[in-house]
Amino acid sequence: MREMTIPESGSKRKLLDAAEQLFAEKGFEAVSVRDITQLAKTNVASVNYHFGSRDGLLALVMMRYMTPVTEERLARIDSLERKWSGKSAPLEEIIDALVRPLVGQVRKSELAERLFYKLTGRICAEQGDGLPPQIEDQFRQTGERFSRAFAKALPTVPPEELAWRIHFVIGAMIHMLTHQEILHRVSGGVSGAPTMEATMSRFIRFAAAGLREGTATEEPVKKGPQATFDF
Amino acid sequence: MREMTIPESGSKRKLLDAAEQLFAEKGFEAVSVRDITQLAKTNVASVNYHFGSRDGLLALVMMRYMTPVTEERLARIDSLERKWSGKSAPLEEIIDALVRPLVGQVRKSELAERLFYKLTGRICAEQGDGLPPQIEDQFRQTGERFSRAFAKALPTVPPEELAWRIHFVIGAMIHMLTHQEILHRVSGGVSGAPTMEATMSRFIRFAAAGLREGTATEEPVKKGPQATFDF
DNA sequence: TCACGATTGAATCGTTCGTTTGACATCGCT
DNA sequence: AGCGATGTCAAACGAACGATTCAATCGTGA
Repeated sequence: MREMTIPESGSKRKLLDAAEQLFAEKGFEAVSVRDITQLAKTNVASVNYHFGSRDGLLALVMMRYMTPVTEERLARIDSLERKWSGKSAPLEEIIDALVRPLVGQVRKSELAERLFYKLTGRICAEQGDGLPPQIEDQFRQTGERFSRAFAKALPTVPPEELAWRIHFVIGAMIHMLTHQEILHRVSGGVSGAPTMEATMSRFIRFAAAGLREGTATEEPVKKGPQATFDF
Repeated sequence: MREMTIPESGSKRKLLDAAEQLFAEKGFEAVSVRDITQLAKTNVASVNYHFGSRDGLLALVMMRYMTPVTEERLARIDSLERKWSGKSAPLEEIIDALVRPLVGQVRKSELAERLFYKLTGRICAEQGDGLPPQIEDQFRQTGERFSRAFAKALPTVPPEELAWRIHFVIGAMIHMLTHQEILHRVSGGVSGAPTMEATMSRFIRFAAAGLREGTATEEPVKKGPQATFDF
């Protein structure tokens, strides 16, 4: 007796692995099903057999990466709100809860580290065009939770202003993930290659400073409309 | 006697205009030469006749947008260095010199405002893949000048740290340009649609705060290696 | 062993892509 | 008028794309 009632062939996993590697390297549009099946050493028809279509495979690759990220993000923000019940959590911890799950999933993946970051960055950057509705739902959910947390941590920033600052933070985050190779040549530090932990720490300090710009002596403002970002 | 010795047909301009509009709307990869020639109301062969290839047209579209941006950026940083000879220019003015030319060229273009921003954002985001060497040269030149200016304005930030912060700023800038439609729904302000001037002002304050994070009481550091960004 | 669903394989479908061809039109010039 | 340069046009090229077909093969429970 197998543990799965649905027959699982090796091809399905091979295709997913090959696809995510190629998507990370060249982008979603630049990879054909023939590229994928060639790397996976399967037949061209296998993609359509296992996933229905190329888009079906693409959606599954995205889901396999973003779902645990979203879950960890929501779990961390839950944990923060429990820990700081009533009061607002420190800004740095909120940003940490937003970014760390993105880079924390790398160890659970067989993909090379830099490719993992590229892939997650590409997913976040896609946005609105051809994202699967499940991914969009995750982004919307994440966006609402973190927007509220940011608003609570920065009560003196007007909602409209805060929305733009969060927008800038997201842009910086995506760029950090997708284009790190630009800086990892230069940023060698004292001992070899810099860790992602160090980069993330830099990012959190940068984002926190930008988010709380000029909030030293102002008064709280009342609530306003809310935006959805591509987290 | 004509003013141009080289014959200029209307098709060439029509193709450039149609191409930049479609590239801005759908991205560089998603537009075919048939889409372009259909919008320009010319023959399919006209692209290859006037520009040699699709890539030739793409390169010219990019050049027509980025060259004046680069020139204005360098002129502004020149002007800043003359104005603050010896001393370092204020951080906000350096960022302004970096961003304002990007949005300042919009009035010289016949393209709709939001499409203009999208196009410039797309060019900046492309980076490394298929950018024409002239554009890469412009980015390298701009990067070197502004990196030096930032280093002068922030002498207490280690070069490696500064490189990462500039990296974050560039990411936020690209995201602001390419995905503003996300926020222009929410960010209505008191009187209708927000101006790009207001958005730019928000960005400059955000970027300045992030760049100078924690630089209140530190001492200057010596120079280090330098990075090239996709400005 | 047989039967049957799950999976694979080679071949091919129709479409779209960037590019090329060659005929034709238009212009300025001697 | 004649000529060459310049531009336009319909048609077609070969290549690559996602998807589909259908026969062959595999695995497993009856």
